Amino acid sequence: MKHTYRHPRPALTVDCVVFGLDEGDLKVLLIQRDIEPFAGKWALPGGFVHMGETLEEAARRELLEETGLGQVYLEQLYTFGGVDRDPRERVVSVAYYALVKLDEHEARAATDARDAAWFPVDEIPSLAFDHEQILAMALTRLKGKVRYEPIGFELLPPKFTLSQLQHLYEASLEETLDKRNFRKKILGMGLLVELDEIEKDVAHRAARLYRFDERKYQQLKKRGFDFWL
Amino acid sequence: MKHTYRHPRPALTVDCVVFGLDEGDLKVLLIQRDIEPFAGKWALPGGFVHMGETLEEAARRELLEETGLGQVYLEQLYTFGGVDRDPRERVVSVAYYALVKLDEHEARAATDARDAAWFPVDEIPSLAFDHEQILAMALTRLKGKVRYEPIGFELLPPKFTLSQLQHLYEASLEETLDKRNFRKKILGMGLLVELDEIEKDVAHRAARLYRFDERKYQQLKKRGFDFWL
DNA sequence: CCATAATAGTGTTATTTTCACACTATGTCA
DNA sequence: TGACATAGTGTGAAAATAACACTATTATGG
Repeated sequence: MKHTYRHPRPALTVDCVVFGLDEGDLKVLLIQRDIEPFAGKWALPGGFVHMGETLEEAARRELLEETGLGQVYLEQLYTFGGVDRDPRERVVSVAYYALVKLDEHEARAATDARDAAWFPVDEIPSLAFDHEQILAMALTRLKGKVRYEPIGFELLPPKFTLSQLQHLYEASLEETLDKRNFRKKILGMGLLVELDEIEKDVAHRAARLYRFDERKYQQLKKRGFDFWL
Repeated sequence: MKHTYRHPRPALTVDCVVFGLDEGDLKVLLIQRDIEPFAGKWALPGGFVHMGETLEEAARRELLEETGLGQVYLEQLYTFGGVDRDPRERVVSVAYYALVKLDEHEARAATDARDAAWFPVDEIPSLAFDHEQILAMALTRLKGKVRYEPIGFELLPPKFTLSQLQHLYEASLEETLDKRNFRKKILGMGLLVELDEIEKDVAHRAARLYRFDERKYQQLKKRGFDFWL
């Protein structure tokens, strides 16, 4: 099937930077390319935008197709329009970043046909296209965003301990936090619900489990609530 | 000239939200469309991305062509990819927002062939396409950004009074600020240089003029300086 | 030339927020 | 039952923020 236009057009793609948390380590999901250009190189999951879908729909579809991930937190990052991003032809790419609960999805990504793997953010291999630049921007954005919006919860399982949450923040922000101050602040915001449940199968005192109160967060947000750290 | 591709492609455009400050009022530059669709309606300046230019280059070119504005602060805002944004065909638009020193440019925009005009942000007419949505997002972004990066100076002339600066912040943030606290804070950051010059032609006590110390800001930014309000 | 109008400029104090800091509690495992 | 691993808990000092009102300077008009 052919499609003809009066003026030349760039191709339009989406790319996704998928963050996951693995035992306190922040990781990124990459895919090994099986075709040229950059065959064999690692790259961000992504692909062409279809005519009938929005950009976000395209990102979700690619994520599902290439990694088996559905139902993730997804947000637009930036649009990369360098003239020579792709050696074949002009390609403009709308980048998204996703936050996923890694433990829920690890199995699926591994069994997919494509070669997908999680890399710690400080051990990223050389990437195809300008994907290193995209990844760098996603990290910067995550670090900035995590401070003033409670998106970090998207990386945790539904029930989590305060230590897990603290480790998540420490990993995202790349700084250590004081345990008592952290707990005071985070509980003081009133967005966590203390559950009648504790950790299991740990070789030490079990920690209390909490969940994020999405409903309360939405209420507070409407009233212009200021979330901070 | 015809251009044929194996798969259909959306058209790619850029749109610009241009902010200017007029006597303490925050205004936006709009263009009256002279062709269908939406002929006669007001719209954001913008147009198609050419093959040899980056997205930012396209935005600057359109800005120059349609409004005579060059040398402006320009930053990517968001990419709008709704399937039915444009009634003719699928068009994806990368939106930018610009900050300009209105007094330096007012004349030029007015003399341009196209019908361009500045509108106060609280008196925006109904706009073409999804431009109202784009404008709303730009305003939100400006409000957020102005708090933690000194971009506001882009809206002022090179020499300005502290009152002008305060009015700018009040207009962007849509809240009033305490004069003494504002001055303390802003001077305490050490990014302003006091000039040996005062206002002229005002019917009251003349205020001292200041300029923004761009060099110092760059230095501080490198060291991870935290600008706030 | 004096009164008025308009905006510039200036410090202190109370309140709130942030930061630094160390010990006890509870469970597992050898 | 002792060692170890992590959970959980409060106080005080320091810094940042917020609230608040008067005097100074210049142009204008009567």
